[in-house]
Amino acid sequence: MTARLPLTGPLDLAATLDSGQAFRWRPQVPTSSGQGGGWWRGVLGSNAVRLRVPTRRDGERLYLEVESSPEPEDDLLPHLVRYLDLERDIDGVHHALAMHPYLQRAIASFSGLRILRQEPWECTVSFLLSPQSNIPRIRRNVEALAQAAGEPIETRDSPVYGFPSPEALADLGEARLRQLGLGFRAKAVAAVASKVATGELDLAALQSLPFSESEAALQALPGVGPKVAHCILAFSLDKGEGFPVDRWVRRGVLREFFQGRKTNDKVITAWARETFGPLSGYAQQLIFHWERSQALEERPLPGSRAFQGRTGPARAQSVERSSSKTRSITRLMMEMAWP
DNA sequence: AGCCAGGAGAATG
DNA sequence: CATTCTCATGGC
Repeated sequence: MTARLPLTGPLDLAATLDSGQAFRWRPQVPTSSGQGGGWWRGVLGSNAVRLRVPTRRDGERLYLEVESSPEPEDDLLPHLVRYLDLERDIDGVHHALAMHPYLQRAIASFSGLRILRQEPWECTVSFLLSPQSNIPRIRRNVEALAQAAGEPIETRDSPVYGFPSPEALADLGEARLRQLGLGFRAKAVAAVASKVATGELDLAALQSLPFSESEAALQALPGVGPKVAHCILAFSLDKGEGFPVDRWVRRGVLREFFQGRKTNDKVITAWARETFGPLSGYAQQLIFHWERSQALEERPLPGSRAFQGRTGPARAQSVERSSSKTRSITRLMMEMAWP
Protein backbone atom coordinates (compact mmCIF):
# COMPACT_ATOMS: atom_id res chain seq x y z
CA MET A 1 0.00 0.00 0.00
CA THR A 2 1.27 3.43 -0.91
CA ALA A 3 -0.12 6.90 -0.41
CA ARG A 4 0.69 10.51 -1.12
CA LEU A 5 -0.40 13.22 1.24
CA PRO A 6 -0.41 16.92 0.44
CA LEU A 7 1.57 19.09 2.83
CA THR A 8 0.47 22.56 3.82
CA GLY A 9 3.83 23.42 5.33
CA PRO A 10 7.45 22.28 5.49
CA LEU A 11 8.26 18.83 6.89
CA ASP A 12 11.85 17.91 7.73
CA LEU A 13 11.76 14.18 8.37
CA ALA A 14 15.43 13.98 9.37
CA ALA A 15 15.14 16.65 12.04
CA THR A 16 11.78 15.41 13.26
CA LEU A 17 12.33 11.65 13.29
CA ASP A 18 16.01 11.27 13.96
CA SER A 19 17.13 13.46 16.81
CA GLY A 20 15.64 12.59 20.09
CA GLN A 21 11.84 12.68 20.04
CA ALA A 22 11.28 9.14 18.80
CA PHE A 23 13.80 6.33 18.67
CA ARG A 24 12.69 3.75 16.14
CA TRP A 25 13.13 5.58 12.84
CA ARG A 26 16.07 4.70 10.59
CA PRO A 27 17.25 6.26 7.36
CA GLN A 28 17.12 3.81 4.49
CA VAL A 29 20.60 3.49 3.09
CA PRO A 30 20.60 4.29 -0.61
CA THR A 31 22.11 1.76 -2.99
CA SER A 32 25.31 2.59 -4.81
CA SER A 33 23.21 3.77 -7.75
CA GLY A 34 21.43 6.17 -5.44
CA GLN A 35 18.11 4.34 -5.28
CA GLY A 36 16.05 4.33 -2.13
CA GLY A 37 17.55 7.44 -0.62
CA GLY A 38 15.56 9.87 1.48
CA TRP A 39 13.27 7.24 2.97
CA TRP A 40 12.76 6.82 6.71
CA ARG A 41 11.75 3.41 8.01
CA GLY A 42 9.77 2.91 11.16
CA VAL A 43 6.85 1.23 12.87
CA LEU A 44 3.39 2.74 13.22
CA GLY A 45 1.15 0.55 15.34
CA SER A 46 1.43 -2.90 13.76
CA ASN A 47 2.61 -1.55 10.42
CA ALA A 48 6.14 -1.34 9.07
CA VAL A 49 6.22 1.84 7.02
CA ARG A 50 8.58 4.15 5.23
CA LEU A 51 8.21 7.87 4.66
CA ARG A 52 9.71 10.34 2.24
CA VAL A 53 9.30 13.97 1.27
CA PRO A 54 10.67 14.43 -2.25
CA THR A 55 11.48 17.87 -3.58
CA ARG A 56 8.81 19.31 -5.83
CA ARG A 57 8.14 22.64 -7.39
CA ASP A 58 4.39 22.47 -6.90
CA GLY A 59 4.56 22.10 -3.13
CA GLU A 60 5.83 19.22 -1.07
CA ARG A 61 4.10 15.92 -0.60
CA LEU A 62 4.59 13.16 1.92
CA TYR A 63 5.02 9.67 0.50
CA LEU A 64 4.00 6.69 2.57
CA GLU A 65 4.67 3.04 1.85
CA VAL A 66 3.48 0.19 4.01
CA GLU A 67 6.04 -2.60 3.80
CA SER A 68 4.25 -5.10 6.02
CA SER A 69 1.39 -7.48 5.50
CA PRO A 70 -1.48 -7.83 5.99
CA GLU A 71 -2.77 -4.56 4.59
CA PRO A 72 -3.21 -1.84 7.21
CA GLU A 73 -6.52 -0.78 8.63
CA ASP A 74 -7.94 2.16 6.71
CA ASP A 75 -7.36 4.47 9.64
CA LEU A 76 -3.60 4.37 9.12
CA LEU A 77 -3.59 7.64 7.21
CA PRO A 78 -5.46 9.57 9.89
CA HIS A 79 -3.04 8.05 12.40
CA LEU A 80 -0.08 9.20 10.34
CA VAL A 81 -1.50 12.70 10.01
CA ARG A 82 -1.94 12.81 13.75
CA TYR A 83 1.50 11.27 14.46
CA LEU A 84 3.31 13.86 12.34
CA ASP A 85 0.82 16.56 13.38
CA LEU A 86 0.49 17.53 9.73
CA GLU A 87 -2.44 19.85 10.30
CA ARG A 88 -0.35 22.09 12.51
CA ASP A 89 0.42 25.50 11.04
CA ILE A 90 4.14 25.11 11.62
CA ASP A 91 4.97 28.27 9.68
CA GLY A 92 2.57 30.17 11.91
CA VAL A 93 4.19 28.74 15.02
CA HIS A 94 7.65 29.61 13.80
CA HIS A 95 6.53 33.06 12.70
CA ALA A 96 5.41 33.76 16.25
CA LEU A 97 8.66 32.43 17.74
CA ALA A 98 10.81 34.36 15.26
CA MET A 99 10.34 37.51 17.33
CA HIS A 100 13.34 36.18 19.26
CA PRO A 101 16.42 36.68 17.03
CA TYR A 102 18.10 33.60 18.48
CA LEU A 103 15.14 31.38 17.62
CA GLN A 104 14.94 33.00 14.21
CA ARG A 105 18.35 31.60 13.40
CA ALA A 106 17.28 28.12 14.45
CA ILE A 107 14.08 28.40 12.41
CA ALA A 108 16.10 29.27 9.32
CA SER A 109 17.87 25.93 9.64
CA PHE A 110 14.99 23.80 10.91
CA SER A 111 11.86 25.21 9.30
CA GLY A 112 10.38 21.75 8.88
CA LEU A 113 11.01 20.56 12.42
CA ARG A 114 7.77 19.21 13.87
CA ILE A 115 6.73 17.92 17.23
CA LEU A 116 5.41 14.38 17.03
CA ARG A 117 2.27 13.19 18.74
CA GLN A 118 3.44 9.76 19.75
CA GLU A 119 1.56 6.99 21.44
CA PRO A 120 1.87 7.80 25.18
CA TRP A 121 2.97 4.34 26.29
CA GLU A 122 5.86 4.02 23.85
CA CYS A 123 6.89 7.61 24.51
CA THR A 124 6.84 7.09 28.27
CA VAL A 125 9.00 3.99 28.11
CA SER A 126 11.38 5.63 25.67
CA PHE A 127 12.07 8.51 28.03
CA LEU A 128 12.22 6.27 31.09
CA LEU A 129 15.30 4.96 29.28
CA SER A 130 16.79 8.42 28.81
CA PRO A 131 18.29 9.36 32.21
CA GLN A 132 22.08 9.45 32.07
CA SER A 133 22.00 7.83 28.66
CA ASN A 134 22.47 9.02 25.10
CA ILE A 135 20.40 8.88 21.94
CA PRO A 136 22.26 5.98 20.26
CA ARG A 137 21.92 3.92 23.39
CA ILE A 138 18.23 4.77 23.89
CA ARG A 139 17.65 3.58 20.32
CA ARG A 140 19.40 0.33 21.07
CA ASN A 141 17.41 -0.17 24.27
CA VAL A 142 14.05 0.51 22.62
CA GLU A 143 14.90 -1.86 19.80
CA ALA A 144 15.95 -4.51 22.29
CA LEU A 145 12.59 -4.19 24.05
CA ALA A 146 10.73 -4.57 20.77
CA GLN A 147 12.68 -7.68 19.80
CA ALA A 148 12.29 -9.23 23.23
CA ALA A 149 8.60 -8.60 23.81
CA GLY A 150 7.00 -7.02 20.74
CA GLU A 151 4.65 -8.65 18.26
CA PRO A 152 6.42 -9.70 15.07
CA ILE A 153 5.42 -7.82 11.93
CA GLU A 154 5.61 -9.59 8.58
CA THR A 155 7.70 -7.90 5.91
CA ARG A 156 9.59 -9.05 2.84
CA ASP A 157 13.00 -8.80 4.42
CA SER A 158 14.30 -8.47 7.96
CA PRO A 159 11.73 -9.05 10.70
CA VAL A 160 10.27 -6.02 12.47
CA TYR A 161 8.63 -5.91 15.87
CA GLY A 162 5.88 -3.74 17.25
CA PHE A 163 6.41 -1.85 20.47
CA PRO A 164 5.68 -4.17 23.39
CA SER A 165 2.43 -3.87 25.33
CA PRO A 166 2.54 -2.87 29.01
CA GLU A 167 1.66 -6.47 29.90
CA ALA A 168 4.53 -7.81 27.83
CA LEU A 169 7.07 -5.54 29.49
CA ALA A 170 5.63 -6.18 32.94
CA ASP A 171 5.98 -9.90 32.32
CA LEU A 172 9.64 -9.51 31.42
CA GLY A 173 10.42 -8.24 34.89
CA GLU A 174 13.24 -6.09 36.15
CA ALA A 175 15.94 -8.76 35.98
CA ARG A 176 15.29 -9.60 32.33
CA LEU A 177 15.07 -5.89 31.51
CA ARG A 178 18.52 -5.43 33.01
CA GLN A 179 19.80 -8.25 30.86
CA LEU A 180 18.58 -6.31 27.86
CA GLY A 181 20.98 -3.53 28.78
CA LEU A 182 18.70 -0.99 30.44
CA GLY A 183 20.91 -0.68 33.51
CA PHE A 184 19.36 1.00 36.58
CA ARG A 185 16.48 2.18 34.35
CA ALA A 186 15.07 -1.36 34.33
CA LYS A 187 13.51 -0.86 37.74
CA ALA A 188 11.44 2.15 36.66
CA VAL A 189 10.38 0.53 33.38
CA ALA A 190 9.21 -2.57 35.21
CA ALA A 191 7.34 -0.56 37.82
CA VAL A 192 5.54 1.72 35.36
CA ALA A 193 4.74 -1.19 33.03
CA SER A 194 3.12 -2.96 35.93
CA LYS A 195 1.05 0.09 36.87
CA VAL A 196 -0.25 0.44 33.32
CA ALA A 197 -0.84 -3.29 32.90
CA THR A 198 -3.00 -3.50 36.01
CA GLY A 199 -4.99 -0.44 35.03
CA GLU A 200 -3.74 1.55 37.99
CA LEU A 201 -2.35 4.09 35.52
CA ASP A 202 -4.07 5.35 32.35
CA LEU A 203 -1.50 7.37 30.43
CA ALA A 204 -3.85 8.41 27.63
CA ALA A 205 -6.24 9.85 30.19
CA LEU A 206 -3.58 12.33 31.24
CA GLN A 207 -4.07 14.14 27.96
CA SER A 208 -7.45 15.46 29.02
CA LEU A 209 -6.11 16.83 32.30
CA PRO A 210 -4.88 20.40 32.73
CA PHE A 211 -1.17 20.73 32.13
CA SER A 212 -0.07 20.99 35.77
CA GLU A 213 -2.19 18.06 36.87
CA SER A 214 -0.88 15.89 34.09
CA GLU A 215 2.66 16.98 34.93
CA ALA A 216 2.20 16.14 38.60
CA ALA A 217 0.70 12.74 37.83
CA LEU A 218 3.68 11.86 35.66
CA GLN A 219 6.25 13.05 38.18
CA ALA A 220 4.65 10.86 40.81
CA LEU A 221 5.77 7.83 38.79
CA PRO A 222 9.05 6.07 39.59
CA GLY A 223 11.83 7.19 37.29
CA VAL A 224 9.91 10.24 36.12
CA GLY A 225 11.35 13.59 37.14
CA PRO A 226 10.86 17.02 35.56
CA LYS A 227 12.82 16.30 32.39
CA VAL A 228 11.19 12.98 31.54
CA ALA A 229 7.73 14.29 32.45
CA HIS A 230 8.05 17.23 30.09
CA CYS A 231 9.25 15.00 27.27
CA ILE A 232 6.14 12.86 27.66
CA LEU A 233 3.90 15.92 27.94
CA ALA A 234 5.36 17.55 24.84
CA PHE A 235 5.92 14.54 22.58
CA SER A 236 2.88 12.41 23.28
CA LEU A 237 0.23 14.22 25.32
CA ASP A 238 -0.06 17.27 23.05
CA LYS A 239 0.84 19.64 25.88
CA GLY A 240 2.37 22.67 24.22
CA GLU A 241 3.67 23.97 27.54
CA GLY A 242 6.04 21.04 27.84
CA PHE A 243 9.62 22.31 27.91
CA PRO A 244 12.18 19.57 28.66
CA VAL A 245 15.37 21.09 30.05
CA ASP A 246 18.54 19.14 29.34
CA ARG A 247 22.09 20.39 29.16
CA TRP A 248 21.70 21.68 25.58
CA VAL A 249 18.53 23.62 26.26
CA ARG A 250 19.95 24.92 29.54
CA ARG A 251 23.07 26.16 27.82
CA GLY A 252 21.15 27.91 25.04
CA VAL A 253 18.57 29.51 27.32
CA LEU A 254 21.10 30.80 29.84
CA ARG A 255 23.34 32.24 27.16
CA GLU A 256 20.65 33.81 25.00
CA PHE A 257 17.96 34.81 27.48
CA PHE A 258 19.63 35.05 30.90
CA GLN A 259 22.78 37.00 29.98
CA GLY A 260 24.85 33.96 30.86
CA ARG A 261 23.73 33.93 34.48
CA LYS A 262 23.18 30.41 35.73
CA THR A 263 19.88 29.53 37.33
CA ASN A 264 18.28 26.28 38.32
CA ASP A 265 16.03 24.33 35.99
CA LYS A 266 12.85 25.16 37.88
CA VAL A 267 13.36 28.83 37.07
CA ILE A 268 14.08 28.01 33.43
CA THR A 269 10.92 25.92 33.14
CA ALA A 270 8.74 28.64 34.67
CA TRP A 271 10.35 31.27 32.46
CA ALA A 272 9.73 29.19 29.34
CA ARG A 273 6.07 28.77 30.14
CA GLU A 274 5.63 32.50 30.69
CA THR A 275 7.59 33.42 27.60
CA PHE A 276 6.37 30.84 25.10
CA GLY A 277 3.13 29.54 26.62
CA PRO A 278 1.67 26.74 24.48
CA LEU A 279 4.53 27.15 22.01
CA SER A 280 7.10 26.12 24.63
CA GLY A 281 7.66 22.73 23.06
CA TYR A 282 8.48 24.22 19.68
CA ALA A 283 10.86 26.72 21.25
CA GLN A 284 12.51 23.88 23.14
CA GLN A 285 12.98 21.76 20.03
CA LEU A 286 14.50 24.66 18.11
CA ILE A 287 16.91 25.40 20.97
CA PHE A 288 17.81 21.72 21.37
CA HIS A 289 18.50 21.19 17.69
CA TRP A 290 20.35 24.46 17.26
CA GLU A 291 22.64 23.96 20.25
CA ARG A 292 23.47 20.40 19.26
CA SER A 293 24.17 21.40 15.69
CA GLN A 294 26.44 24.19 16.85
CA ALA A 295 28.41 21.82 19.06
CA LEU A 296 28.72 19.46 16.12
CA GLU A 297 30.06 22.25 13.98
CA GLU A 298 32.75 23.10 16.51
CA ARG A 299 33.84 19.50 16.91
CA PRO A 300 32.96 17.76 13.64
CA LEU A 301 34.02 14.23 14.66
CA PRO A 302 35.71 13.33 11.37
CA GLY A 303 34.11 10.35 9.75
CA SER A 304 31.02 10.43 11.93
CA ARG A 305 27.81 9.99 10.02
CA ALA A 306 26.55 13.21 11.57
CA PHE A 307 29.33 15.10 9.86
CA GLN A 308 28.61 13.39 6.59
CA GLY A 309 25.37 15.06 6.92
CA ARG A 310 21.87 14.25 7.79
CA THR A 311 21.11 16.58 10.65
CA GLY A 312 22.83 19.68 11.81
CA PRO A 313 23.33 22.85 9.83
CA ALA A 314 27.10 22.57 10.05
CA ARG A 315 27.31 21.06 6.63
CA ALA A 316 24.15 22.64 5.37
CA GLN A 317 25.38 26.14 6.12
CA SER A 318 28.45 25.68 4.06
CA VAL A 319 26.19 24.78 1.18
CA GLU A 320 23.78 27.58 1.92
CA ARG A 321 26.51 30.15 1.65
CA SER A 322 26.89 29.35 -2.00
CA SER A 323 23.14 29.21 -2.45
CA SER A 324 21.25 32.34 -1.55
CA LYS A 325 18.06 30.51 -0.68
CA THR A 326 17.46 29.04 2.72
CA ARG A 327 16.14 25.52 2.50
CA SER A 328 15.42 22.75 4.94
CA ILE A 329 18.15 20.31 5.71
CA THR A 330 16.11 17.49 4.27
CA ARG A 331 15.62 19.14 0.92
CA LEU A 332 19.22 20.23 0.89
CA MET A 333 20.48 16.72 1.44
CA MET A 334 18.17 15.32 -1.20
CA GLU A 335 19.37 17.78 -3.78
CA MET A 336 22.95 16.96 -2.96
CA ALA A 337 22.55 13.20 -3.12
CA TRP A 338 19.78 12.82 -5.67
CA PRO A 339 19.70 15.79 -8.03
C1' DA B 1 41.59 4.37 28.29
C1' DG B 2 38.74 7.21 30.24
C1' DC B 3 35.22 10.57 30.25
C1' DC B 4 30.56 11.37 29.94
C1' DA B 5 25.74 10.68 28.90
C1' DG B 6 18.01 14.08 26.56
C1' DG B 7 18.28 12.43 35.18
C1' DA B 8 16.13 10.66 39.20
C1' DG B 9 16.15 9.98 43.89
C1' DA B 10 18.22 9.58 48.13
C1' DA B 11 21.63 11.42 51.19
C1' DT B 12 23.88 15.36 53.03
C1' DG B 13 25.11 20.12 54.47
C1' DC C 1 16.16 24.30 50.46
C1' DA C 2 20.54 23.74 47.73
C1' DT C 3 24.27 20.70 46.63
C1' DT C 4 26.31 16.08 46.16
C1' DC C 5 26.46 11.19 45.49
C1' DT C 6 24.89 6.91 43.47
C1' DC C 7 22.79 4.17 40.15
C1' DA C 8 24.54 0.45 35.22
C1' DT C 9 26.38 0.48 31.13
C1' DG C 10 27.94 1.73 26.65
C1' DG C 11 29.24 5.28 23.09
C1' DC C 12 32.90 7.73 21.38
